[in-house]
Amino acid sequence: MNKIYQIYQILYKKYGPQGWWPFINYEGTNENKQGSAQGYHPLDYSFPRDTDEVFEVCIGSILTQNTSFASVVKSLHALNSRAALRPKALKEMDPDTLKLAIRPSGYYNQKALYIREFLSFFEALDGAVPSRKELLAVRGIGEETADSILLYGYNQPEFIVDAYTKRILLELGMIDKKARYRDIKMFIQESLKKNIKDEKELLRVYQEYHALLVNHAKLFYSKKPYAKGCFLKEQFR
DNA sequence: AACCAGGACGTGA
DNA sequence: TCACGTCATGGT
Repeated sequence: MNKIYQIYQILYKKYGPQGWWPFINYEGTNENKQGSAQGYHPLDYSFPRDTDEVFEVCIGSILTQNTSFASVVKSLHALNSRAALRPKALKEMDPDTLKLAIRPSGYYNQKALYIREFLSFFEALDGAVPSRKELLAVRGIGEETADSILLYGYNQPEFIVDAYTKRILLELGMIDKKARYRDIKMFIQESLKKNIKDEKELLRVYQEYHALLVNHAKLFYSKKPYAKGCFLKEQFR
């Protein structure tokens, strides 16, 4: 068993199933979940349950760029209260109203543009699963956002590498500080593939692992100096 | 009152 | 490719 998989086991045992992605209209979703051991919809992998929920993951993924998810939830509720958390309705919303609704998430001018660009792309898909390459061609969708959409919106086995992931692995001495997104992603994916042969299981691990890393990072890697009290670091260095 | 948050993009070396 | 500035609100 390699280190990457060991860390997963430890985090899962510690925090339990996280049940990402959070959906604002799902009763089990705890919006105030913050570094807790409580998941959003733990062990329920039936998500997203319809096209609107796929869309919600996409919009949420764009809005959460360099922004806390608590702020994103406000924006999603603002859209939802206007019945605009659906492609058709959102497309009919005028730009200024959209900006106002997503204002809590910051960068509202950019993100409003990104969302409008994504809308056209999403409608053209007509229910099909987008390729990673296609997603990356959409303005405002970079590697992390693309992987977020694919992993949680379309149940595709694409591991998400975010700032927390880099920070934790760097602190544990497992990656170089100059490591690129691709490098880290492949390192993690290849490590997990060596231990997990079942594709369905691999997908769930990708989904849970990223959620676990975020949860863990919120507890030990938010404020500098990082890793104070981190039990992973005590065990792996 | 700085500092950070579940990044992406444009620009000039 | 790479380093850096810009985008912005809200919580601690």
